[in-house]
Amino acid sequence: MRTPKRKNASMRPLPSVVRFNKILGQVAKLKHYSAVISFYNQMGVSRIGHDVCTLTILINSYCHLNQMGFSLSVLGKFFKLGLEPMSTFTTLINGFLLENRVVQAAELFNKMINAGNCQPDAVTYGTLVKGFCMKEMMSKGIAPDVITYTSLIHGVCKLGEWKEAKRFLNEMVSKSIFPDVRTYNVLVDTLCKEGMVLEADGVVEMMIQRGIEPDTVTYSSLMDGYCLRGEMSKARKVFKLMLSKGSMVDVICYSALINGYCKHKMMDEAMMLLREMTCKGLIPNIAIYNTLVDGYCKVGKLGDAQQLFSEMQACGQLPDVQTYAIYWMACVKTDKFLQQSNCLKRWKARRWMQIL
DNA sequence: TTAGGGTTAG
Repeated sequence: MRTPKRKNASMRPLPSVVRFNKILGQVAKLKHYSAVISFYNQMGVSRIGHDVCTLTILINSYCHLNQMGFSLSVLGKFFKLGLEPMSTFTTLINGFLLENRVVQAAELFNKMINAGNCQPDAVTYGTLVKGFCMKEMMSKGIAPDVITYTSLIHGVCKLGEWKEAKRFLNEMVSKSIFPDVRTYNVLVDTLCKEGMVLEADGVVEMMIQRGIEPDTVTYSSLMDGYCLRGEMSKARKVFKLMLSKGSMVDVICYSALINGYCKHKMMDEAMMLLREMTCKGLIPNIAIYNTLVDGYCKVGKLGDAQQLFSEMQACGQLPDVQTYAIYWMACVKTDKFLQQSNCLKRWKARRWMQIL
């Protein structure tokens, strides 16, 4: 008797474009933009087909990778296929703004208005709200939402206009637009950077009372705030709290703590955290290594700095200009300068060999 | 019934 053949993956029914877009959209939301592009290329457009959504997700991914050239070439496909770009213009405006190309963003915005068939909406204005004002948006009868207000609050906080931030906060609530965790994160982070960690803690409590759970960003900002004041035990307490709440821990969380310990010359604790994050599968970046090398140099432990220097290379993390600068400065400050400079030359030579 | 805008380090 013949056994029924198993269907080959290529013979199975292909997903619909909508289903494919949903998957692609989720990958983009996780900020895996390169994966979106390779996924798109691999799936073979001719087999599934693509629509306005697919191409917009693709353009958005190129925008976030600072590859506006590719974004614009995908836009060409719209015209070739006779598709209406619609919201895609907003994506492109955002792409230009991400590259600080404000003139091109404004030009595209004007083209959008003149084109007639793709008028700007709340998302377009939300994208431009950092550079422009809400006045025009209101005059056109387009209501701002929580994202628009969060952008505005972030903008005024950066300018140190605390009163203005409060005014926007009250204004949004009066319009029944309620702040969410990201809005509060802007406030928490600003307070922490201003050294007002207790006030930031108060905002977190108020968050919690209103049924909003703090997230990784909230805890990272708080930890950074305590680290800045040298209150490492409190920073550590926040870290324990976020772990107990099951909040996702990322490279930035560890970076905040490691930075804190290094700045306060607690190198053993900093190194333990480096080991811990590696065990969790989090890959320390060059900035974390530089912080640690700097920490060791500042406490005069050049040998440990040297060891870390080798270790980072063994892990595939190549030292950058800053790493060399940190080590160089430390060598200059010690009487071991001449002896160490030979080592430095050797490292530099090896680095060039790796590049070449 | 799928796409575009807001927050954290160095």
